[in-house]
Amino acid sequence: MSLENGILGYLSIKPLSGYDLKKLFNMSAAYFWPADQAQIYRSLKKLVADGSIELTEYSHGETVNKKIYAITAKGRETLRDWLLVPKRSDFITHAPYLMQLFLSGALSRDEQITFIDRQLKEIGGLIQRLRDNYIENKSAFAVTTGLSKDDRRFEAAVYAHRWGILSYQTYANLLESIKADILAEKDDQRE
Amino acid sequence: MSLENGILGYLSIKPLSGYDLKKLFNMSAAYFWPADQAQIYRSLKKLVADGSIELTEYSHGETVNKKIYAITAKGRETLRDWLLVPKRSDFITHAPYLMQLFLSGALSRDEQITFIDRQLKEIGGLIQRLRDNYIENKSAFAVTTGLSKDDRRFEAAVYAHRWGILSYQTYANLLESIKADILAEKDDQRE
DNA sequence: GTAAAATATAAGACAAGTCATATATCGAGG
DNA sequence: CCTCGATATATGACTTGTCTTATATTTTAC
Repeated sequence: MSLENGILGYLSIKPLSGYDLKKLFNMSAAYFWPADQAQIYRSLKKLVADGSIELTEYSHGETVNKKIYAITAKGRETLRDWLLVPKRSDFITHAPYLMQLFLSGALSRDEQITFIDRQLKEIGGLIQRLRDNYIENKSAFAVTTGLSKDDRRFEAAVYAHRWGILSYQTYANLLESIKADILAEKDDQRE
Repeated sequence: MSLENGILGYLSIKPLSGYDLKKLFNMSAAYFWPADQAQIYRSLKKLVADGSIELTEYSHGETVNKKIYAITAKGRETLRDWLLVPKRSDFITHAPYLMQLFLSGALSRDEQITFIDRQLKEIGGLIQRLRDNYIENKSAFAVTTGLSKDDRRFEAAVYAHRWGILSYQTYANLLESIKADILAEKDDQRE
């Protein structure tokens, strides 16, 4: 359901091809919504079928067929409804890393510390990645979408990016405090 | 893949039935891993097939068949590997609420404020729920699992719960600051 | 000039998760 | 006594998402 809504969102900026959409998802939404290429094309098909988008076919130099899709009035309506009617399920995600934290007590104390260190390392890499891409992706995003930096649609994208860094950072801090707790307990037992 | 790992995690505490597992998921993991009843039973079947768990069938009063499953050595190994070898994909979740924030710039300024207020309201409800269940679920969890409060497995469950409240709270704070930004911009334009 | 990388779309097979429905027992309340 | 809610398991149909492979062109680098 939601990949389709995401596609409608991008197409509300300007008409795009499946390939363009894949690039945009990768550069701006990959950390909270990985988009599979095969599914993008299948979603486009479905959206055309229900009248939310329509095709404007370009035959680029008579050989490469690049299919550009544009959002319809109906599609805009669907998108608007999705944005303005939040559902509880929109906030409940499948988070393996949390299930792992939840179950980490099944490990020995030392292994649990190893587990936390490994999660911290992984998160560090993710934060670094988001930071590195901060400037770079933003301009690529601006170029591909044609949005100016002070466009509210651009700013909204920046907010989401900011949350990515903040939430990973906050989680890393929590892990550090849990680690300290566990180490403190260990010391207690030794005394 | 991950529901199976979650099931292995619960079964590493003690042998349980599909019904028990459903209750445990609901009371302790629902906000980060909603478990569908049908899928629990299908996962159990699969786990038995690959030798990660085994059945100990009880015929309660000759009529109600309650199937209790226990984790095997192989299952414990699988669980341990999953916990100790974190993958990048474990940290990348499908988050509709973030996609919505990302795309919210497509709305008019007033509608975007409405959108933020509605997300805030929804999150307020979720935080309240987590807080309410804090004591209540913990004891239900302790009773069902038979874990004592100072068991590390119990403590790990509490950490995950704590993160739920903290992350929702942090996100709500971010939304408030975004809202303030948007309102400030609006004022700028009026001057 | 040619090999590799990027552009561009698509189908097949499968895994994972959701929703609805079916079945059957048991205990509690009216 | 009988309905309702809880206990308990299971199947079917479906949606969503992933992974692999195929095809064909164009641009870039050596």
